[in-house]
Amino acid sequence: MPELPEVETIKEDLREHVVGAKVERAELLDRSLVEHPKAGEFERRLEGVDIIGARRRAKHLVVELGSGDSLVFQLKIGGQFLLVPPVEEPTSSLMLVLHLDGARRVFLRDETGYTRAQIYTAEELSERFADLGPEPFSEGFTSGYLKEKVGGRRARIKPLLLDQKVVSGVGNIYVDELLFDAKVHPRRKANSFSDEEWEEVHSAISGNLRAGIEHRGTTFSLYRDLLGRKGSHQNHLKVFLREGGECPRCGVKIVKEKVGGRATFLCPACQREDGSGDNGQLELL
DNA sequence: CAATCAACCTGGGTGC
DNA sequence: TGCACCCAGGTTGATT
Repeated sequence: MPELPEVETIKEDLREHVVGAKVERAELLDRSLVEHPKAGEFERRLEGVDIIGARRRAKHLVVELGSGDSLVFQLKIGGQFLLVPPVEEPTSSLMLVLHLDGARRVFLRDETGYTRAQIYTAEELSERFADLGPEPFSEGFTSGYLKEKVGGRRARIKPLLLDQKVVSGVGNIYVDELLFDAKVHPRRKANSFSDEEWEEVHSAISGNLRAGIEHRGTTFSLYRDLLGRKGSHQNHLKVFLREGGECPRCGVKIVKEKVGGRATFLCPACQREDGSGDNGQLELL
């Protein structure tokens, strides 16, 4: 579930509510959370340390510790990070509880059990993130970068944009939305794009991610922010999960297909597989 | 390099 | 109600 906007929202919530607290005790309830477990080490490295910062890299949530370590979470599909009053304490699917000073607790729960966490030293962390592509809001992420990076490849655009080595933070919801905005079919080959189309794709990436952040994320079922609230971006989606609904641009029915093994929603009239249309190649020939 | 598939786990939704 | 089956916002690694 959590793509860039969702993780960004949780990170901001952590900054507001949790950064500055001390971890008194860590309770690891599901050992499968930790990627490379050594008996007791995970809990030990969290005990008594201050939480001095929170940040996001791609879809990773990074909790910075006073010890110099970083606690990194990959929430994957179903991970929830919850700071809630005791009365609303979640009881199922719990993987980790951080007992903070002031009797507060942060719960990590995940119905799917896919969430993974790991503690890294500064050096290990930069190694871990070494292969990630640029952040969509960084200076280096431009339409020129996209063209340079994948413009020569024969692969389809959707799987390329989901590849975290190309650009980090885009997931299955936002990629469908941004390709709709750019009027690009998800199956188009990257080497068929014009400069204008790279610009359209580039600006649609930032536009859609920004809107997602603005609306505090997309909640279909599992996603919650730190205080357990739903996001509202699901109310602004144009194609995702709207199979059979009308295209907001032209009124044609939205269809669902599989592209790169992933459920994919698109407008078959606005997003032509042959690339014809507003941004297409054919009219240039 | 490109495409497909299975795996990781669990719960929810659907259809019979 | 019960049950079998399919699906899931992510990522990785094997295979062809």
